[in-house]
Amino acid sequence: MATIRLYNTATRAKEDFTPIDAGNVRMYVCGPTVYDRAHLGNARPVVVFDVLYRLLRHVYGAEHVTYVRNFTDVDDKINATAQARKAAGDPRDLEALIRERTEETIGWYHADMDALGALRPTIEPRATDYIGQMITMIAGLIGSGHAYEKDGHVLFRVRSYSAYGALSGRSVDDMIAGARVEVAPFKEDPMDFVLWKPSDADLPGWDSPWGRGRPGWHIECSAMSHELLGAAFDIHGGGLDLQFPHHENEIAQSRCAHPGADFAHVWMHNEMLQVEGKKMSKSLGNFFTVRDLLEQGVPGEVIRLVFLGTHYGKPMDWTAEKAAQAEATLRKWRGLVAGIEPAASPLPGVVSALSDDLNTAGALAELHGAAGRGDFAGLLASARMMGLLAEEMGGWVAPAVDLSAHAGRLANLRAEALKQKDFSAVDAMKAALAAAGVEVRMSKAGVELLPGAGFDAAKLEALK
RNA sequence: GGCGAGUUGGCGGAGAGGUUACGCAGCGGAUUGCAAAUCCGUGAAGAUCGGUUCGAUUCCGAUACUCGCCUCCA
Repeated sequence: MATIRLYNTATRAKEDFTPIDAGNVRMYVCGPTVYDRAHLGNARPVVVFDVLYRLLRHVYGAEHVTYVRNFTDVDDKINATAQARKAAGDPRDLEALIRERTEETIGWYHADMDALGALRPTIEPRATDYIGQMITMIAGLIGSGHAYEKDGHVLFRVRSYSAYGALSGRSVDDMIAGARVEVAPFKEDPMDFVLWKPSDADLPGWDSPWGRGRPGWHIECSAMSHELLGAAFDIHGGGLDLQFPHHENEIAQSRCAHPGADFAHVWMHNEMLQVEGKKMSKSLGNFFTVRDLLEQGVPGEVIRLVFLGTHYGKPMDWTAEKAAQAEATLRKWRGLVAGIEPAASPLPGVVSALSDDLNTAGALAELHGAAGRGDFAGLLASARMMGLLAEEMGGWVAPAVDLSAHAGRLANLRAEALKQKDFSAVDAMKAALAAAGVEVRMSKAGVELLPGAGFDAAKLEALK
């Protein structure tokens, strides 16, 4: 069995991975807040942890891995959208409007992430289905002195957990010095964070011992991971921006609520995504969603390959140049494996590269090697392990168009041209085809037309 | 201000204390009416300054620069 090594943020070291129970390897990844379409940055952890999920399934068996990724469906941005729809005259009540918004967003998310070739997690819990568990956990924290109620709020007493800050390498005193924490009259200490907050009539709320209210952001992951994976589990992942405060707060809550267990063993964080060298932001005009890219004709498989080209622990720059290269690579590989049956198992070099802290770039080099030496069955099996070259993802390669009429006409023109030694008509048609995004291949064997990246059927019509 | 990450050939991007990463682009050749595609071959690197070492791009330190988090944004 391959030894998987993973970089653990908590220990700042690459460690051999040893599951608590090899019969049920458990991983929790922080999922999206479902208030709008997922942007490209949201897709990175999805792809990163999808690769890890596939690797774990390969090593421990598909039936022996449990992957939980939540949907955060209680959030002020969701509330704002629902309130806006209500203000616009929608007669339904707020709960129905919120439900509608989260349902449609989850549907989008699934569609977009499916397009990237990401497997669905084993369980995708919604925060609103675990309010009861959150209340239980909060009540327990109050009971043990780690939390307190004030003015309808319940706050976590950060000073009560001495190891607070260990994950992100900062001390509570340093953070106070930064003075970027919210000071509020209901807080004993400015570092304390909200477990429960009151809801007025315009906001969704649930009854609790502290009045009608809603949970703070961090408690949901603690409650759901405990309910679904237990007090201790193997891997907890998410974007690096979640390391602090979200994951720090999760650790504090969970360890204080379940003192006997040590919560997540391995913490993994993917670095952030950039676009053409800059952080993606609406003000820079380089903000876009996965759906935007798909609609522009960038296939999900291409996005995935671009992501896999950079180690997850490094910042990744999304560029049009990379997308073009990835597309060319996939076209080549898909051509090579057409009609080939995948090997029974992926190449050992690919598995060992992935086992080395998800060295996806190294694994891709192995794929290039297999392609170069003609091991197409190995290439296909290995690529599929990485979520590439799947049959259902290949529709983009060859748009469903019949170019045989054009091919025949070009062949005739060419045959005539060879006799007459005048190729002007052939070259003109070739240029027109190229302008329509069709790749022209002529050889002694005949004429072959392949619709390529910028294929445009409308321009082809002009040829007739 | 606090914490952290990074700096590799034209571009992207890995591993390894001493032996070719790999891909794309380039260059040379084969092939082609010309191309494309394909095949063969090939040049090119390790931010700066020190240190450890027989030997460092790879370990240690400093400097410069870039970037991220500290704002319920993955």
